[in-house]
Amino acid sequence: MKKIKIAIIDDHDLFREGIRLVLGQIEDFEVVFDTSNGALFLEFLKNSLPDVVLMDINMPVMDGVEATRKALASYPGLKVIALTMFSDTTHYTQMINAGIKGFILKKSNKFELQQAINTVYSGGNYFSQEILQKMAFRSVNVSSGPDRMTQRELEVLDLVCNGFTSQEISDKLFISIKTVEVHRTNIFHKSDVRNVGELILWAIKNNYFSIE
Amino acid sequence: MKKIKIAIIDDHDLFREGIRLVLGQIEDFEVVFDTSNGALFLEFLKNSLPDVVLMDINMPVMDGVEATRKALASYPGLKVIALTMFSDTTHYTQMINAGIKGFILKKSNKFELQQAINTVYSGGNYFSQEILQKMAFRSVNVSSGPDRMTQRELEVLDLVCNGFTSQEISDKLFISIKTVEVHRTNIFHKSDVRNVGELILWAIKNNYFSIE
DNA sequence: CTGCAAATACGGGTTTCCCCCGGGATGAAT
DNA sequence: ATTCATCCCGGGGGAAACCCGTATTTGCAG
Repeated sequence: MKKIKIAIIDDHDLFREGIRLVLGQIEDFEVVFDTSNGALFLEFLKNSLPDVVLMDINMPVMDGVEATRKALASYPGLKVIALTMFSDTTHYTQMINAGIKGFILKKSNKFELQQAINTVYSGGNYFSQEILQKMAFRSVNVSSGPDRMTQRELEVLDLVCNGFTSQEISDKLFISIKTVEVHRTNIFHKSDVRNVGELILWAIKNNYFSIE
Repeated sequence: MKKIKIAIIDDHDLFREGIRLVLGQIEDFEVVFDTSNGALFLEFLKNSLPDVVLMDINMPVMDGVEATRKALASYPGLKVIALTMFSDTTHYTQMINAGIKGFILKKSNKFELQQAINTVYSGGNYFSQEILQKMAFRSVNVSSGPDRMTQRELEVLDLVCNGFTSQEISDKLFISIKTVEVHRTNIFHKSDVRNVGELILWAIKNNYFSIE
């Protein structure tokens, strides 16, 4: 019987190694390679083509969504499962558009992981219950799709999340403080929060921002 | 040769299982049990006594520091290594007082983990380089020890981190908004930050607060 | 070309934050 | 009994945040 070839992309060494061993325990699975970021992943693909890829979304150098998009451009048959810390409710359309076939949380257990891999390998989609609920709740609550952040807004969002004031941001970006405030306001409306505290929580949960 | 008996306490199933397998690979190590929170850990101790405990600090039900304190009260020979996501610079005195012998980050690799376990098992202490640097930097920078948060301040801190305004906090705690502002100011001074954004980052990095 | 989205900028207004100052009440410790 | 920490409450003020507009430039897609 042919084993399912799996690749793991995650920047946490211990976690990656752990997952590798967890999957190695399972008969039908074989981890062909693992690496710590999206750019290295694309290099590995040239030599070895896995059936299923477990992809962390939030990573340095190149994030999971971009890596998935680029990988699928060259290897359309690749099946990618996002493996994240939080249930990201705003990026899921981007992810699905990028070609992600499954989405599970890091706090799930190995049985769910196993099921996700098998399902996706067989041509299906797998989304964990918690994420499905949030997606459903979202589509009921918000009739329109999630507002996409502008490039500039993403810059400002990152600086706000890092604790910079509007004045400091205006100095860094060489724009008027008024402009910064406009971006702030737009960001707040798009993310449906009221203050910086809620914004940071939202940004972390939705992979717009991460500590360190 | 007698193996080193290890216990793993962490609320993330996949990570815990991964670590278990990583350690299982190493000849001298034997994982005797793993569990998802401090309270269950104390129950397990009654039946099986490990040599070294890998303890996540931030956990539901009972956090790692409290679990360590209680465990050492009954079993003074126990050696506990803290295994956290961030390099917590404010709790390290508490941790050392609680009896923690080592402190490493989740993003470290298995070799460092192995070394930490061996060192601590042999009666030594192990602190990862990154944490040592922060501790040194801190002791140079701040002559006085880290200011301890009051119980009330911890409550306010949690609410601030959850994105509540001072008015909302005053409503929740049935105190004047002026009192809330006093607490805020004291919290800001104790944590040496300037605004809510920096405060949340600080709180997360120092395990005063965590998402979800 | 034209329409639209994005980025830039400004003004004026309200609210919240953040800091300074002060005082009073409690309870524990010495 | 005095000291100390903690919690509570208040005034006042400046800075920043936040909300409401309008308006110009740029660039891209239809």
